[in-house]
Amino acid sequence: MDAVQDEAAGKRARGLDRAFEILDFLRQKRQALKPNEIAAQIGAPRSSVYELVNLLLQNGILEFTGGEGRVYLGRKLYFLGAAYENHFDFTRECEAALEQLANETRETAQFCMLDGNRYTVVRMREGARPFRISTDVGQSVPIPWTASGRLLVAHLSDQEILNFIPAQDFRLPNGDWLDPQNFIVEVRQAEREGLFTFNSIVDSFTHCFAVPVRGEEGYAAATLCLVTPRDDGIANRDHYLHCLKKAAAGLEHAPARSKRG
Amino acid sequence: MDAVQDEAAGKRARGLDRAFEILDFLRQKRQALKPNEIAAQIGAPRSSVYELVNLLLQNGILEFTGGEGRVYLGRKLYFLGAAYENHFDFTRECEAALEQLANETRETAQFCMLDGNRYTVVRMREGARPFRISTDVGQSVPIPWTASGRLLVAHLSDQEILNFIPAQDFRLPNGDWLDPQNFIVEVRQAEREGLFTFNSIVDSFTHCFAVPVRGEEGYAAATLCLVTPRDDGIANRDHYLHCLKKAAAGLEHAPARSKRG
DNA sequence: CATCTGTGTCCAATATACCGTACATGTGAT
DNA sequence: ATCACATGTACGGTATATTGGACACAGATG
Repeated sequence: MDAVQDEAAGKRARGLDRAFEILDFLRQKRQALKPNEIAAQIGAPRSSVYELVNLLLQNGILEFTGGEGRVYLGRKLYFLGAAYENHFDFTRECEAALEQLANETRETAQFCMLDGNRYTVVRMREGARPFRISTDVGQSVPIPWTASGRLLVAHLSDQEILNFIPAQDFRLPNGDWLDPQNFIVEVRQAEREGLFTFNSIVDSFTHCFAVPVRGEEGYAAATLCLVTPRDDGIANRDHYLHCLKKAAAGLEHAPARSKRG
Repeated sequence: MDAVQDEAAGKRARGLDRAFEILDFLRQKRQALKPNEIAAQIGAPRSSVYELVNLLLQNGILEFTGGEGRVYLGRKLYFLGAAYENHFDFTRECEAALEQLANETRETAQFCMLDGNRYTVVRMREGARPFRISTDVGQSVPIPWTASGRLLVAHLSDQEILNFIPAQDFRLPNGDWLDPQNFIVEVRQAEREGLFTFNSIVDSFTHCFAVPVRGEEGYAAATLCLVTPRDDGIANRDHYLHCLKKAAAGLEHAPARSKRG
């Protein structure tokens, strides 16, 4: 990632990067793990991981939980995250927008952002459908897999996009290869139209709608999305896009704005 | 602060500790600062702070905001905090408990925890009072200043308590000195009775009620509190304590329990 | 003009953080 | 008993992270 600059083999890693690699890994796994397991799965020296884990435990960044010496993200991270959320106070308005979308469309509505060089669902309202069609909140997903991804990188140049997205993220879950040049074309199209919709490429039965929520810098700081069954999505396309744009307009001042002026 | 183990002068600080010192400092300040200012105010070498800030920026732990090169807590921290909150899923039940307390008492209700070796208000419902009597959410406060503090350290031995709480935290905001031995007596009393109430020692017009929320380890993982005008508090003492205990009982299984079992 | 403060960058010295390796333990399989 | 493996601890060598100080610049102040 960011963290993994793996220039070449045989380099010593910086403690700080290793530490956040551990934290990110635990977040991805969403469960407590033993230091040993962490070391094995992220491919880091065991002694280093033990040392870092102990340091992080002392600072409250990690906590023992789940027994057997397993550790998970700690309370301090919750406090820091709450401070961020309080400063860039998008949560309240975001929930309102999702609520509104849910009422108007009865479909699954999501608020999405970049997490480093991947995509993540920050908040979600499940639709009224009897079956559940959605990614989990907080999971990082390759940018090219998502409709929102086309919008979230649109402020970068072609070359920057290719540098930014890890090469292996162009491989789809079914093993197919997505041509990066094709992706770029879609990015530019999404940029021009201010929206992107497609039949999901990670499953075979949903249609996805995404519109940008522009921050103060003028480009997409986040997206609002709908994930719908294919027939419903295509049948209600105009209505859904109208709802999304209206909801996004209501948010357009919120992200990256301080609560206390 | 917590992180500062300052054994003696003249020691090199570990990057990780320094980094989290920076993060904690920004959280306390609740505003974006320039690296230079951070270095000056936490008493760290400028060159170190610049290097660390740049590293943290690259990882998304810090973000530029506020212009002029100022930095504040970053989006990644929000994601990590959200993962913590999702794992130890106390938020929903916590809000319900505060809601209930607010309805029953019309007073300011708080959910509080330890943040390292200090006390912090995690969530709060303002009371119906025309005036506002409360600490800000997310600020760290010396443990001895608060009613909850008596409960949150009760699982420690006398000596552990004295080691745990920074000596200067026994000095009250008005300059008075709180005798640690006296504090210990109150801790043991609170432990026996399963509650603590007093006229606030940080102002002259409120009365505070605190009851423990016990985690799976059996000791106070958090507290529920009411902050009331003195007359009202004393007049409604029994009623308020009853409400608090009921609300705490409703939470007692929640903290430190995994959502996905 | 000179001077001072606030800001950011660059650099070399050395204290030490990272890591490989060995050791100690427990558990389960053969 | 012997092996294999998972887990945690201990320790020394060396690559390097941390740090003080030099440098550059801009704005304010006198």
